[in-house]
This record gives sequence, structure tokens and C-alpha cells, in this order.
Amino acid sequence: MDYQFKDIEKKWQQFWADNHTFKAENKTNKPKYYVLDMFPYPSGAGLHVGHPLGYIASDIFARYKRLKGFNVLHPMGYDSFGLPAEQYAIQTGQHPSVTTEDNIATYRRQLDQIGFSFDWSREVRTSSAGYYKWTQWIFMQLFNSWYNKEADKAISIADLVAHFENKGSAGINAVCDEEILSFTADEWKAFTEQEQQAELLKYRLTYLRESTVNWCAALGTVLANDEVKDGFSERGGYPVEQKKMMQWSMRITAYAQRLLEGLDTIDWPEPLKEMQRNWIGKSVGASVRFPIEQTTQNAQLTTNYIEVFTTRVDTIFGVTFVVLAPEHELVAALTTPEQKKDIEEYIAKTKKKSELDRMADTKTVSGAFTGSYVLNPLNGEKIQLWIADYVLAGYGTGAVMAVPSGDQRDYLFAKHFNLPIVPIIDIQNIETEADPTKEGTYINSDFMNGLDYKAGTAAVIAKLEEVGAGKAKVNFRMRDAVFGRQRYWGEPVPVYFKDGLPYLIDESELPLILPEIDKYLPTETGEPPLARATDWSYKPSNKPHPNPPREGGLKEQDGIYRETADPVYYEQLKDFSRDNRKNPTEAEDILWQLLRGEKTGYKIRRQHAIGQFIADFVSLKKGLIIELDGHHHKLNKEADDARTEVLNHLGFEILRFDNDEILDNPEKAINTIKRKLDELPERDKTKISGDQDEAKVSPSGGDLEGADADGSYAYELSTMPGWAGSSWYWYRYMDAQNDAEFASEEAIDYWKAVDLYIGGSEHATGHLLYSRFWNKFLKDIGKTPEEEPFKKLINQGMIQGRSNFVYRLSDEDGRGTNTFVSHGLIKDYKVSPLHVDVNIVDNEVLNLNKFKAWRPEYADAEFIMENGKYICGVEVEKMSKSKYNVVNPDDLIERYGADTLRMYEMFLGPLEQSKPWNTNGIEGVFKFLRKFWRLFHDADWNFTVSNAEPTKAELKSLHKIIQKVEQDIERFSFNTSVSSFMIAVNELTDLKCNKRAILHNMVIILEPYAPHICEELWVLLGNEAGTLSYAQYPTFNPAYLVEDEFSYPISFNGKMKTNVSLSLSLSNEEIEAAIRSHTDVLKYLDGKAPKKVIVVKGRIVNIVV
RNA sequence: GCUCAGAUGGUGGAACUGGUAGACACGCAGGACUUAAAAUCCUGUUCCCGUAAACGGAGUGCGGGUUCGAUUCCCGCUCUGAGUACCA
Repeated sequence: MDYQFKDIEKKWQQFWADNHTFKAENKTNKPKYYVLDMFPYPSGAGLHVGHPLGYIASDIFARYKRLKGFNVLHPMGYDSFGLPAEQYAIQTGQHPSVTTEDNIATYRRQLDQIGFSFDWSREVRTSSAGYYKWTQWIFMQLFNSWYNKEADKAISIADLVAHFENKGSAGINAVCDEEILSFTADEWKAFTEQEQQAELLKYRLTYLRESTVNWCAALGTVLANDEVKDGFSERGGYPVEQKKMMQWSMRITAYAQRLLEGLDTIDWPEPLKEMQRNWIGKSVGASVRFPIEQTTQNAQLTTNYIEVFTTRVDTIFGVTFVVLAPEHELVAALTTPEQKKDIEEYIAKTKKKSELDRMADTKTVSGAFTGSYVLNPLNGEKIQLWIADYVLAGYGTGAVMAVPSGDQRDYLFAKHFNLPIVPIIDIQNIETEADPTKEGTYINSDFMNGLDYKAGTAAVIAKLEEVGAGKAKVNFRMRDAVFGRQRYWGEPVPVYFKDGLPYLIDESELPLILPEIDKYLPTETGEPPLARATDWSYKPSNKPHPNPPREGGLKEQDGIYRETADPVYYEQLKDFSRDNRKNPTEAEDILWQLLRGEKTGYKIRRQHAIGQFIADFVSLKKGLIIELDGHHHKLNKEADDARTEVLNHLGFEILRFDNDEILDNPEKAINTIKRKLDELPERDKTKISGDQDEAKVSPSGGDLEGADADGSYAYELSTMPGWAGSSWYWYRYMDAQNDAEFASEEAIDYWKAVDLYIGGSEHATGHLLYSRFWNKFLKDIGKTPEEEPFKKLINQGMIQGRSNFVYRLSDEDGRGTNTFVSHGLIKDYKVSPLHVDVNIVDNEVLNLNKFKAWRPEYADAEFIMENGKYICGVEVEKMSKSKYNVVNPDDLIERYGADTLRMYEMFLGPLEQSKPWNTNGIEGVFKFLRKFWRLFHDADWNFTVSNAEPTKAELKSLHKIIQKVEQDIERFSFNTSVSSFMIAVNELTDLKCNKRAILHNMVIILEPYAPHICEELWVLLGNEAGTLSYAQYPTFNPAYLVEDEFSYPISFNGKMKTNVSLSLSLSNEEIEAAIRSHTDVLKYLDGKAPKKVIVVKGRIVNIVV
């Protein structure tokens, strides 16, 4: 039979699933190997061709390791808490768990048909209670721990309490908040419970504190730094502002040094390590205290010095002014009455500057003088105290000592405000700019004069310590990570409040189940969505948990729909409408072009907020809503029906269209709409209270301050951030069903750490850093054995989209015609480019019939072609629906099969390289698999293999590929191994080889790449089904590759001219003699004598003339 | 600005420690089979000169250098992509 990939692939996928072929055991006598993929967030769009790239690579590696005799753990799961499902819930009322469930089903179907060897019995979902129980549990361990600098590890908070009770705060060296108290054991015991808890909170590894956060009003939540791009949220692009809020934080800074050092012990791509190093941002320097001058001291001051951090403490005698950040807490107290106006104006100006302006404008020098002075701690010199926005409140101490001779920003500042510039190094050149050099010796520097950088720095630090004005210090750029957001779809934080202080719930109460709520937005007073929960008010008692697990389904759906929106909700809704308008779907856009303005005779608005909903299109006058059901709506019919009912109540008529109806025949839809509009009477507006556009909006921004103070609720309302669940999931795979522990000790001890982790570099400073942090913590508390969780990491490159264009001819008035010009001819015509679906273009040649069928208005399209073909234009862009360049793996599998897709994705280029997707070469891989299939079959497609002894040439081909593929897999060069397979099969085809001895081994080594076809052939060869995955990998035997002769390339002055075949047994002298007298060589020498002959045995001969 | 990665035919890419540049595949051109198309197979395909072959010349972003020999190592530059950004 011909190669029937569809039947074969279906058959074996079923077989693997039925027989649990890839189930990993937690204990065997085989060596273990753990291959991990970054688990996906199951988005509504499903997989595109770029997603599986890394999964295919890891699958090849996992299968290869199995064949090499390893017990392989290769699991998959879903990072299923997150914003998109929640956004969708807000807009539609659909419960995020339902959306998530649907999306996971799609992912699973798509993953299954690619033939991955995942052990699905270990699947995890971060949003399932059985999983987040342990995320909450880890949170509790962090809450119960503090970081002991002495031991350089996390220790139980109980030990800290014991120490306080015995010795007070003396002798504790902890990573903790700045403003800890000093007390004796007796004083500690005299503290109230509340005072003790407040003090302990300053030490805990997860703690509450007021911090400046990135608040995104549109999303109603706090975002992590890596979720904010240029002052806008990464997801959705909404504006983000800085805001103070009580927030859960994780003391990741306690681990800064270990996170930095650990990088040297792991096999990760250098750029990725570099990103983490920069993110951690270690700088070694000193902190120095500048006493505040007597005359400017006043009663409001809480200290009598300004502390700065510097990496160039050696330049202290070059300090000519000190600068505070405008937000520095001492600014007000240090401003003299004469300068008050200046300073206040400057601060006001700075505040107004948006994040964006500040970034765009790094050149303008600005600042203001406080009127106060500080003293140089080493020579008592009087120094002006300024404020300026180039000093950041969030880094170091929010104050710098300015050395204009050595720092360019200080230099510009000094020039601008006419402050002194003092050179301090003899060879410094400060004519036009600062000179940060460390060469030379010091001048104008008191006791340092004549010393060099190294000696000078040591001397200054010694002196500062002697006078108590400073000490050596290491500073990190990394901040503690915010660990909470005011959202619904995440892990509830297992904490309740007493007297305004957090306490853990009892461990036996875990999991603390996410409660049901009626809608997914902050409350009117700005509290997080969890405040809406009516069946959830956690009380720390022995009563049964008040929040039993949800039974699923949409039973309470009706409750979601109210006829009027509350003002906060409505304001949010309008934000979403705005965003929706910017990103219309294809069908929406087509319809909008036909409806916009008053083309129908009535004013139509699109993406307009009504009640609790956003209508796709609406005529407010006639009360007609036009809804377009995209793909996702189909999953959602119940919810849509319910909202139709509510809208009817409000006096609206609803027309619903399928996406395809619009795409296929927009004219028909328009006619239906027009008829309806004419038919309908004017809407009865009394049914809805007030016009929605004029709804009063509460000014609340969702501030949480004091939320617990009035006792209105006693439980934590924020949920954990997206990175919580993904910071430990690789341990759950080791023992996914365990209900007593996050994973058993035996399982963790067996699998230890991930041997190979494959995923994108976009997680460099998020997931990959937080995971290392939690891993170190889990090790500290004795739960896991390894300091680093991911031994080796490979970044797969991003797959970009590759768009195709057609060129529509314009008429004299510049309007588009229905004629299209081929790409090579566009310079001769007036045309406008239009995206065309890449799936109807083959090697840049447009399929004319498919194009005519693509859109009804192109049915009569005419073409100006070149050489009888219509050639499309090409551009590399992001893969996106609106650019019609999304290539879906489903379509390719339908046409070529999973084995071809797997091999083609690898053949595309080096795994780590980003590249545009291009389907052009896929035929070549498909042909290769057919050719491979044909080796086992005769001309009539009958399975025929010979038991004859293989020839020397056949064995050579085989062993060449065995060696090559092994080398390639070990260095993750999958593209070259695919090429080698093609070479091997081409050679064996030329040799007409159908020997069992050869083909048996070929099937084994190809299995990781193309498992389905190999399983089929394996059984045809007479082996037992299912044994291939664990077959004996063939051993490379170099004896088969030994040659007696080598065809030496002969080059003259490095230019290759000819070849001479010689025996490999000859010595260098014999080779040289043979070459010198060879007729071909003599011909090239043309009578001249060679100056020198270089012989590299088995490689090359070079003749210098 | 800083840090990192990269630049090779019409295209994706190969050349692993300095040793025959362009493997493998796509595309293209020509041919076989066929009434025809598809499929399949064969041949050619870096560029320039040349009808073709032989032969010759140029050639791995640009300019230099080291070397018998450089896509590979060194110096300087250009461009592209990614990360980061007043970090004291």
C-alpha cells in the first residue's frame, strides 16, 4: 500500500493512548531523565504553527532518551489561571472555568494529533483545586519563614520567635524591612499580640506592605513590572499608573545573591543568563552618610544625615552637591522657606510628567535647590542639597552624591546650574564632559592624594568606617516581587485578618476554594471581585468550610444579568468597547463598512456598551442590536441566549448573524438589517433608567486601604498573580495525584530536577526567575534536594508570520477596481496592497479559483499576470488573524500528516533561531517520508524486505546516519539531522537497499522524529506493536566508515584546483612526494617549482607557489 | 545610550576544533512518461565571461589584519533583531 499517513497516524495515536505507552514510572532501575516543556496558557485561539516547535523538539529528545534506555518523564499541563479568560468573563458573563475548560479541550485535541509522547496521567492544571491547594500551601510556608543571613537560608518563623523570647532582637541578621524595632526579650514578651505580629510581618518571606504598584484601572488590577511595557499593560495596552497600595510581596531580594551565583552552575543560553544578571543588577559600592548642616536642621527632621549609595566612593572628594529624588521623604523638611516655592513647583512638574514623557526626555536637565546644605563627612565641606528627577526614588536610597568630574549626568547638571566641578584624578580630562576613568592617581583628595584606584577605595572605606559615616555595601536593582492582584481568576490567598494583621488559615482548610461571584469586576467601592462573594466569608473556626466546591455548569447564570449597570462596571465596559473597536474581526469589519454612518438610513454605533453588555452594532433610535457570533460564541450559546432575553427586556431587538454568513454574503445580511430597521418602531426608552452614556461614574479607583479596618470582612480579597502556579509545577508532575503532599519525598528524590527544559526566552525575568526563587526556598525548608530546578535550558526561537499580498488596481479616481496585478508588474500600475489569506497561496503563486471563492466581491476578479501566474508579495509580520497569515497545524496535518509536520518544523532551521513560518518546503519532507516508505515496498506497493546480508556500502550509509543523528540530537541540531536522514534514504534508494538488517535500525533512529510511520513499519517488519519506543538503539561502529583512500583536494595558495586520490596509509612525506610528481599538479605548476607544500593528512594539500 | 545575538545563492539553511563554501530542501529551467493535467522520475541551477564543455575570474554585510590556508580567529565599521534603560 502507498503511504496512508491518515490511517497510520490515527491508529498509532489510539494505540499509545490505549496502552499508556509513555507512562513514566517513579522508580525503575533505568537512569532517569526529565524533559520539560513550558506549559501553555490555553488561549481561545488554539495552537498555531509556532506553538508546537519547542514541544516537537522536546518530544524528539524524550523519545531519543527512551530509546537510549532512560526512564523518561515527559509531562504536559496547563497554566490555566490568567487574565484573558477573566476578560472574556467580564464581557460575556461566561464563567472563566468554562472558557478554560473549552480551550483546554481544543489544545488537547491539537496536541494529540501531533503525536507527542506525553505522559497524560500526570497532567496538571494550575486552576484546579487539587493543584492550587499546594500553591497555597507553599505560600503558607513562605509566610512562616524568614531569611537568616548568617545561615544564608530561609528558617522557620518559630525559630525567630524563640530567639526574640530568649534574647530579644539582638544577634538577628535577617533580610527584612528597613524599620525593624530593637527590643529585649522582656520587652518582646510585653508586646501585645498585635505588636508582635506586626513586627514578625517585617521578617516574613511573604509579607504585606504599602508599596508603589503598577495600577491598571482598565484591567482593575495591579501588574508586575514585566507585565508593563512603556507605561501600558502588556495585555490589552491599557494605561498604567503608579499607585500606593497595601500589597502582598515576596522577599525575592533575600535570594538575590544566590540567584546570581546559581547562574554559573547551570547550562542555559548565555543571553538568557545575562538578562537575569541585569535584572538582578548587583552593584558593589558603599553607602555614605552626609551629615545635615547645623543651620538647616529643624524639628521636622527625623534624622540628621542623608544616606547615599555610590559605586565610586573613591570620588568622595569630588562631590560638589547632593541630589535627592523629588519623592524623597526628607524633601519637605529640608526645604528652606525661601526655596519652598521653587521646590513645590518642581515637584508638581515632575508629577505631571507621565512615565512616557520621562522616558522620551532624558536630555533635559532639570532640578531645584532646597536651600539646605549637607557636609562632606571626610572634610566637613559644605555641600548644596538639590532635588532632581534623574534620581530615582526606587533605587538605592533615593539620594546620590554628585561628582560632576566623574559622572556625565552630574556633569551636565553642574554645568546647567553653575555648580563647581572639581577634578580628582591627575590624568582626568574634563574640558567638555565627565571622565569616569579609574586610571591615574588622586589629587585634591586629602589623605588619598597620590593613591591609585584600588588603594584609594580601600582607604576611603576604612576612613568612613572609622568615623562612622559609611561602609561597603552591595546594592541590587531587583525589587521584591508584588504577589497579589485584585482579580478573580487566580488562587485565593489563604489568609484572614485580625486587628488589621494577616493570619494564615488552618492547613486543614486547604484548598481555600475560589468562590462563585455574580460578576467579575471590582465592586462599586473599588474592592476586588472576591468582595462580591456572598457565600464566602471565611471565619477561622472549626465549622465546615463555608465554600463547598462548585458543582459546575451555568446554573446561576440568570443572576448575572441585571438591567442596569453599576457605574464602575459601566465605566470599565466602555473601556472594553474602545478596545474592541480597535480590533475588529474580519466579519465585523466587513459589516461595519456597510453599516457605518447612516448608510442604512439610521445611525449605527459599533461596540457600544448597553446595560451590562457590549453590543456589536446598535441603532439606539430603533433599538436594534446586531450581534456577530464569532467562533467562541458557539461555545457559549446559553449565555448569549440569556443576554438576548435581558436586552429584549430593555426594549432592544436582537439580530444575530454567524461569522460565516457575513463573510459569505454580506449583501444578504445588510438587506435583512435594513428591512428590520424599517419595520421597527422607535425604541421605548422608558424601559431603561436614564441614558447609559450619562451614567454617573464613581471616582473610586479601587483603593484597598483600610479595607479590613472596619471589620467589614476578615479575609484576603486579592488573588495570587499569574506566576504563582507556574513557579513549582515541575514538582507536581513528579507525583500529580498526591493529596497529602505537593509531591512525595520519594518521587522528588527520584526525579530531583529537570534535566532539559525547552521554552521561549520571553520568560527570562518572570517565570524563570520566580521558579528559581521558589525552588531555592523549597530546598531551604528541606522539601527538595536541588539548588537549581532546570539544569539545561534551550530557548526555541519565535515563529513569525509571513504575509502574502495581492495588489488591487486603482482607477483614475484612486478607487479600487476588481482587477489585481501580479507582484512583478506593480511598478507599472497604480495599485494598493491587500493582505490575502496565506492558505490560498502556494509558493507565492495565488490560487485564482480559491481567491475568487475567498470573498464574494472577488468572484469576478480579473488578473494581470506574469508568465501565466499571479505572484503575490511577501512580508514578515507578527502572526495574526487580521493579517491572514496564521497557519494552523490542523490544516497541515490534514494535508501531509503529523510526521511530516514534525520533521518540517525541525527542518525549518536551527531551533533557537527566530524565523518566519514558510510552508513552501514542506513538500520536500513529505516526499522524503514517501521515499522512506518505498524502501520497504516494491513497485506495486507490496511490503518486501530482504533477509540478505547488507553490503559494505549499505552498512556505511547506515552507520554514517547513526553517528550523525546521535551527534546532532545531543547538540539540539535537529535541522541537520533531518537533512542527514534525507541523504541516507537517498543513498539507500540508489543502492536499492531493502535489507532487513539495515531498515530495522533505520526505523529505530527515525522514530523520535516520525513516530507514526516508524511504528507502522516496525510492526510490518514483524515486531510486536508498542515495543518500538523502548527498542535497542543501534550502536555506531566506526569500522564501517574506514576508507583506504582519500581524494585529496589540492589547493594552490589556498585556492582549490584539483583532486588527487591517495592511500591513507601514506606518510606526509610520501604524500608530498606523490603530489609533487603528479601530472595534474605539474600541469598547474606550469614549470614553476613550489616554494612549500603543506600536507594535512586525511584533509588537504596546499601548495605555495 | 548600554548589553546580547545575528548577516552565506532566487528562498530556508549546511559547513561541529581554521582545511574542497553553498550539504539537504524549496523554487526555477529543461527532459522522460501521458491525449492532457496531476503525480512520479531524470538532468541542470552561486555570480561573471562563454553557444556549451574545458578553462578563467569573483564570491560568505563592508574595510583592514593574522595564517600556507579565514564563513570560522583579531581590529574597525554598517545594517537587522532581542533585552534594557537617567541604576548613582
